[in-house]
Amino acid sequence: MVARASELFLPTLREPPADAEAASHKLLVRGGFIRQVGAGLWTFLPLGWRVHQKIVQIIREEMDAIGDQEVLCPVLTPAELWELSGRIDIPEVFKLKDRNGRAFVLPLSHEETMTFHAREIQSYKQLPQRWYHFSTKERDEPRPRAGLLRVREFIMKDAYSFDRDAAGLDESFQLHERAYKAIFERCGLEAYEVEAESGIMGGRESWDYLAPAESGENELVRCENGDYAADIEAAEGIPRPPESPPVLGAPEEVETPDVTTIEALAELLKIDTAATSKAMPVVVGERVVLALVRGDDRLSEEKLTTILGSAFRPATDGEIRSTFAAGGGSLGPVGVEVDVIADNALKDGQFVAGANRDGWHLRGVEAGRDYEPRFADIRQTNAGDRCPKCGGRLIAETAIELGHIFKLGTFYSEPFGATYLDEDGQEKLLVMGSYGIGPARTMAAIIEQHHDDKGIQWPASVAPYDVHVVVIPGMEEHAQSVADALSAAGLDVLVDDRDARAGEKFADADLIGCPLRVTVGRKAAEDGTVDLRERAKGEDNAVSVGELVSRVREKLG
RNA sequence: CGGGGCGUAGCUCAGCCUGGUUAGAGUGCUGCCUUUGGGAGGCAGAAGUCGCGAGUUCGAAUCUCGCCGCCCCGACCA
Repeated sequence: MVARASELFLPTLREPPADAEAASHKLLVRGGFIRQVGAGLWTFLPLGWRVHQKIVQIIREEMDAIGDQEVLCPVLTPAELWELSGRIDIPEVFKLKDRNGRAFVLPLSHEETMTFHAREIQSYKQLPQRWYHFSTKERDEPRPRAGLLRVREFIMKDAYSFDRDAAGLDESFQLHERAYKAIFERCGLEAYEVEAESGIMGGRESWDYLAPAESGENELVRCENGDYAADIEAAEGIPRPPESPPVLGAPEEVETPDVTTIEALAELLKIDTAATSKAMPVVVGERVVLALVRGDDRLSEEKLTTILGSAFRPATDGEIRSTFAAGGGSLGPVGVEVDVIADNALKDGQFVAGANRDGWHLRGVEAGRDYEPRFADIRQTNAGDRCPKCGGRLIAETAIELGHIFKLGTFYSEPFGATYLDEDGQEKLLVMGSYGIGPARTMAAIIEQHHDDKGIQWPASVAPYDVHVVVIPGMEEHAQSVADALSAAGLDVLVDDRDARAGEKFADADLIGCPLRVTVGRKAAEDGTVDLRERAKGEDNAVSVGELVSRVREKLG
């Protein structure tokens, strides 16, 4: 088909909106793809919706390819369903009432509704079932931000699997992993499957799909050799060995006046920060626990929460004084009454630790000899760490969460009574999984990974049009026949037939970012050639009009 | 929810501190002329309840109070 720029609603802007920071946010607005309606609320304009639909179609094809069945659930959902699952209490859930006072929920995903329908499954002979839909989700986000990256209303593809048992779930899970890999590859995205943080919920297995991007909200850690990737909260890097001072037979007190930071301590004693330890007193319920990590490490709150099995908070100054008889900068594990959880990095060797006496530290503190901790991985991985698989260098980069897949088990089927009759005549609970992808976030991530200072560089698979034809004034008829020829070959063509100067059209073409640009200028009349340019490469090549279609086909691959 | 910032023309902003004619610029938009391969130039023009509401004042975009909206950092993110 051929779209005419002169007729399209394609409001491009010379300048980005003042409040935009992320590249995808700026370029989507400048390029006339989207417009903001309110915080976290966006309208997709014609071009933006075309891209969104292309991504949706890719997802649909890959879901269909693994045998998932497309359905559509309503957005407005009776609150009773959410009372059954208990999710009604999640603060981000939008709630409303109808004129008769009946309570409804605007869902942030559709586990309840899908499980409601799964109650119609009666026999193992009907299993497995895997259903998906594209539907609008609502989330009362505390802070929407960065264009399409974090919004309050968005379309999500969410799929749900229903199996007889854990083995069946594993199979469904693997199918979706395969589909997700194919989806992101077709979208031209570099994305990594990583084990998601389990945090306070624990137990249930879940995986995130992270795309490295400048404006992400997650932090991805991956090995330079490509054999390891994880969310920084879950990553298990190997810390560098410390430069240890001489070993001592017993801890030795050393006066450290006014030293309350690791940097100051290392400076004063002329030692490596990695040869020190850092004590963080936290409170779990009523109990004070001392978390101990190496001086150059950061405590991972996620990991500590998992180890403790419940949420914690930092101890107050008062609690620290009454428990340790010293201030926060002078704490250590030796001689304390409370439980000590030490990071694995402190297992071997000797470290300088606080003496629990203001202005004093202890040299040569050794775990096992001088204190008895519980060891665990509670440090946050650093960019300088080594890969746990191959010892390679770890890279840390911000990333966008594109998708999330969960092994739900019977979390929903149990309260909903979603059961089936097995071969042995036993009534059993359906074992569920859920699998989400946000097409709009995917769209933003594609831009984050494919742009330059002039604009977007869409991969051909998701570009709003295959070819952008720039009409040099006076060449309208030549351009029309070029566009018709491309269209007849099944390509989607955007013709810039506006009454505007060439430079302006070029600038807009770069901004909008279709993969190929054809400039129809004077040469079309003189020697029958037009200029073909790949957006990502940026150089013109003269092509005869007769060869154009085949050359374009070739370039689009 | 805590901290910070912003709200004046479609967009980007100045003016506000120190109140005083018809509220400005750039860009965009409309018309005409010139120009026409990387956002060219000229002339003429349209366009703003100065976020909303109260108050102070002879007089408020400007000062005070309240509210609303938006952005950023943090908290939060089954």
